[in-house]
Amino acid sequence: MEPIRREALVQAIIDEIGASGSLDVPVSRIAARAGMSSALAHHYFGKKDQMFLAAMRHILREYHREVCSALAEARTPRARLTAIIVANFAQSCFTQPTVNAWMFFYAQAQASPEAARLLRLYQRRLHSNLVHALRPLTDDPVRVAEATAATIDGIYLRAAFDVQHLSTEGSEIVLSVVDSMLGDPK
Amino acid sequence: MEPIRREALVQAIIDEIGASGSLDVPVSRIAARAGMSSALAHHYFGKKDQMFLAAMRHILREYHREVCSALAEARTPRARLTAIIVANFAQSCFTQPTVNAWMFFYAQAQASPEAARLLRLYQRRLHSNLVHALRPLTDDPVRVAEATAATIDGIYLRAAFDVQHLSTEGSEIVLSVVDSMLGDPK
DNA sequence: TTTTCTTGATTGACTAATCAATAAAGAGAG
DNA sequence: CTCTCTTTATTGATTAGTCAATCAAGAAAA
Repeated sequence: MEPIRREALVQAIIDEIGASGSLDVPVSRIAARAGMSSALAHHYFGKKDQMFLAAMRHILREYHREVCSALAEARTPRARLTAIIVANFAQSCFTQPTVNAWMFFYAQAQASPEAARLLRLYQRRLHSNLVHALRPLTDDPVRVAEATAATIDGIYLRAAFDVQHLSTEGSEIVLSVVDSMLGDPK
Repeated sequence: MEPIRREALVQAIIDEIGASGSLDVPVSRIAARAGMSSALAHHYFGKKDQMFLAAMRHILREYHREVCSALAEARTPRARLTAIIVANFAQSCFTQPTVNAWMFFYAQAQASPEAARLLRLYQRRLHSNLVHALRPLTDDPVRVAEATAATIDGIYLRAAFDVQHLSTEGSEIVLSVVDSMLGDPK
């Protein structure tokens, strides 16, 4: 029973953040969306912030799966690079509730050490994936990786607000930036 | 008296966000930091969210001044470009409390139309400044401007968490990315 | 019968916002 | 200059509402 309840609650909190656009959602409303009482939610998660952290872990796990499966099929360094970037803009990472949760995650990571730890985990993974893919492609992979990671996050951030305003798909913009950095003018 | 109190409160809310790392700061604590009662804070600002919006307007105004004064001295398109980017990483835009406030601003902008309006204002200004500077430098200024803006926000975002981890100054990274896009390999 | 689930009800704490009341500061009128 | 009168500034106390977290007790399952 426990795993079912936990998963339902995790999904409910993500949906609720998406629906209300805020983190200040009463536990009772989250629990109601998941079809249970607030007491039961507390029973399984203890403090409320654990619920949000569980939701972020879920989002990060999904993201990680997306990257891994994309990388598994990539044979060349260039293909790996493309795979990482495209995965960052995959459908599953780009739903309204997920993007909302990310914004609150950034805010939360400033006060909650646990959230900060999770965020650094994401950042380190992205960085190391990029460096690995870039090593055969440039003589300063760290620098290019940093710039690429920043561009990914920045595009994600902007897409979070005016999704249609970007003239191009997010991944295409990032890819063309990276191409420029690799001296391969578009 | 009113303008003095307002300014003190705006500064206090920014400092308090920086100190506590959270937006859930009681009005009473903000007021105390500004040396007055919570009732007085409400007297001048009405609802609490107006206080935060005033603080963001203050931060945005400061940022705008920074950009304008940098642009005023720039004579060439290239100098304008550099000025915009460097201004985004100016000391005054980069204090711990200011960066914290930005993170909450992003989160807030998802639920508060007023905050969203402010955020779009910032984004539009940055975009138009960049396009103007880039027009003589490339044949697709809009695309390059979008990528540049995203990279600025992305670097800012990352610097918000591990300030020392970046191998280089934020503005230098952005500049080298832009140089690449303009076909001027570093 | 013991363990796992489940909840209604309660507690306890916190806080935004308001209000009534006090102090201070000007602003003319004599 | 001094005495009202009005406006502005200021706060302590109160209100009213919210909500996280707990608990005791009941239902289900093993």
